[in-house]
Amino acid sequence: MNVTAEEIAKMCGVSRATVDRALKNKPGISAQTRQKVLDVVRREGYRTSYLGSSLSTGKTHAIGIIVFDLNNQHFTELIDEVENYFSQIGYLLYICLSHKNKLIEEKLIRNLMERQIDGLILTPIHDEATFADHLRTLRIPVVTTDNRLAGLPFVGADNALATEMGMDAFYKKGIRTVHFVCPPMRHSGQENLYAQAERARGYKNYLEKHLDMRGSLLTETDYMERLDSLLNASNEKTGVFCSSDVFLLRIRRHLMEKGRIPEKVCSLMGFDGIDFMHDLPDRPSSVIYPARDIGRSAATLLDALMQHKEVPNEIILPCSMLKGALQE
Amino acid sequence: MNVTAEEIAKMCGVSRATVDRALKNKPGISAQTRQKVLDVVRREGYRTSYLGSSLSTGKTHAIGIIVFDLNNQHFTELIDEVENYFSQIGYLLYICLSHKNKLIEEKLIRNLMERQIDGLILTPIHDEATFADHLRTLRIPVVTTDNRLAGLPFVGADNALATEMGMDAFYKKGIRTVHFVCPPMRHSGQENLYAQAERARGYKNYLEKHLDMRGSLLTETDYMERLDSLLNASNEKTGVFCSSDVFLLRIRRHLMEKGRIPEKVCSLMGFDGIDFMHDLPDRPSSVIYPARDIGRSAATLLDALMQHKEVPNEIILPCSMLKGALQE
DNA sequence: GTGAAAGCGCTAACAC
DNA sequence: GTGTTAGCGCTTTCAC
Repeated sequence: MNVTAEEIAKMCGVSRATVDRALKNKPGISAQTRQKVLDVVRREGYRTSYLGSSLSTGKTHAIGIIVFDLNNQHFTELIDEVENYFSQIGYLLYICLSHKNKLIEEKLIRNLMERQIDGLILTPIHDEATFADHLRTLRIPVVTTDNRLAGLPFVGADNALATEMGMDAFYKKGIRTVHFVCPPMRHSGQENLYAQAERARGYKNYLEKHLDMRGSLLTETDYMERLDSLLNASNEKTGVFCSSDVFLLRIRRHLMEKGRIPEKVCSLMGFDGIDFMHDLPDRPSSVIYPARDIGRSAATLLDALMQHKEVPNEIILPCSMLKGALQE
Repeated sequence: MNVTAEEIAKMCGVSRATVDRALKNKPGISAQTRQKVLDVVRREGYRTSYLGSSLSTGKTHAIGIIVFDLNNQHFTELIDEVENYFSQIGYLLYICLSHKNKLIEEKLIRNLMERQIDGLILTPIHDEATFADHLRTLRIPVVTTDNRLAGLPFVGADNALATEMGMDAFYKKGIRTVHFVCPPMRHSGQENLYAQAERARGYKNYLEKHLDMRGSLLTETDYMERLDSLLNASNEKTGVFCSSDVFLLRIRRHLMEKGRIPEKVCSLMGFDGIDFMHDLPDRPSSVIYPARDIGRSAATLLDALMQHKEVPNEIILPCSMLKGALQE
């Protein structure tokens, strides 16, 4: 920056400590001296440097947040809320993207720690217990979002329940065949798929509870081909439930070309709640994933942890529904 | 963090400086000592702290980026590219949102400067020359994007030309009435509207060059009512060109309810290039604003400036077209 | 009321 | 080859 507190002291003919008393409104200084110091501070445009104070106090008033990327509305809304919360209390955010790469995730955490961040919000891609242990050794609070990690503070949504809720909408409409498209599941064992796995679990749960329901869980990369053959093999009205609106849009494009909506596929449902769905003439439904609520809760939780408050270790938020043609 | 270089030195029975030589691969140290130090460094999990080194060198390897918000795909793509560029060279980003508020913009800049960032990328909302002067006094490179600010390094798109290109698409289709919807222009004089103003200028230019073309520039908040009355007053096929895809979607919803597409309004065009335009049956066209190119160029330019390289002060990038039904 | 001094973890110049 | 030292700008303790 520009001028230092040392220089201000010289200009005022007082000591460094006195300048500090004036700046921090500390006792032990006469009203007159304080005024003089503050005048010079204003005139010189002095601003206290974080580097010095951080080095001295160990606090940086900066927090880190690591998400997969920014191509997903989920993460931008989450970040938006976190930014909003922390900017109010003078914190700045280091926003980092792991691109679902474990090595990058590790590197970013190291880099953030070198900068002495006060807290970390993380959507983990690692899922090993050793990684959770590693995070615990960091000596700063870490809040995980979306993907749970063994025992760490966590904020997420009730994905399984939400999926059952979605399935119920198909059921109520009399649809008895629903396929669930969840390509990320193919990375099972390689990365943290907690949220996705919960969705798949909700789907299976529902099928188990409703024996007159059937369908397949599609986890392959070429889910489109698989879906095609499933649709060709039957003449029943079929629902397609997607673990993300992204897949929904892709599938919809593909099926539209073949004229299969609404002919055979009677309804599509996504998972995210992109409101643009309602601009489409067939108005697909979508589970609304509460990204903003998660962001706000994660920020609040992290803040509480940084203040060593006693707080719940996990917050599970409900999903809602963007109701489409299916629900009418 | 944990262990300091001082402690490593003690453990190895060498001096602080020797540890430094080992860590930085500097000459003046025997291979043996280096190895011993590095072993201890690894064993203790030592990591150099940025606070100390930043305080000493004045460099933080952190850059700031201030945009309006994250609700706009334009900004998330821009940030994505900047993040990608800087993370490769070990820099971290402070990402800040001004919410189009001049006071917040000022506050964020102050906060960032207190943290000694090495450079700043800014989509300014201020437009006063005094503000530009202020930025120049910061002693770190500042690159502005989208909205130009008197003489500062700038990366943006050729909005005027792109608008003329869009108008041309209507013209070629034989449409002679095109309204341009640009509500942000109502804030003229209060905030930096460079990009929007350029679009409006392109529109007016086109009308001046093509005397058989006509239409109105809609800048009011209640542009919907105004548009309604314009459409009601004529029976001509009319085009509606929107300065953002957001307005396009709103207008489209409104007109759909009245059954006016494609009856009277024969074509809508937006400005952003949100790719799900093509999921809509009427496939609106959209000017593609090159957010990623802008981000990449801004990062490159800032990096060059931080290295005191000689570089062009302004980079103007071309827009392209998401071609819709209009162009067929 | 005010000032002096040590320390936070690092870099860089210089001495041995 | 290796060690010493003086900062960087701040906070905090203690003495006057």
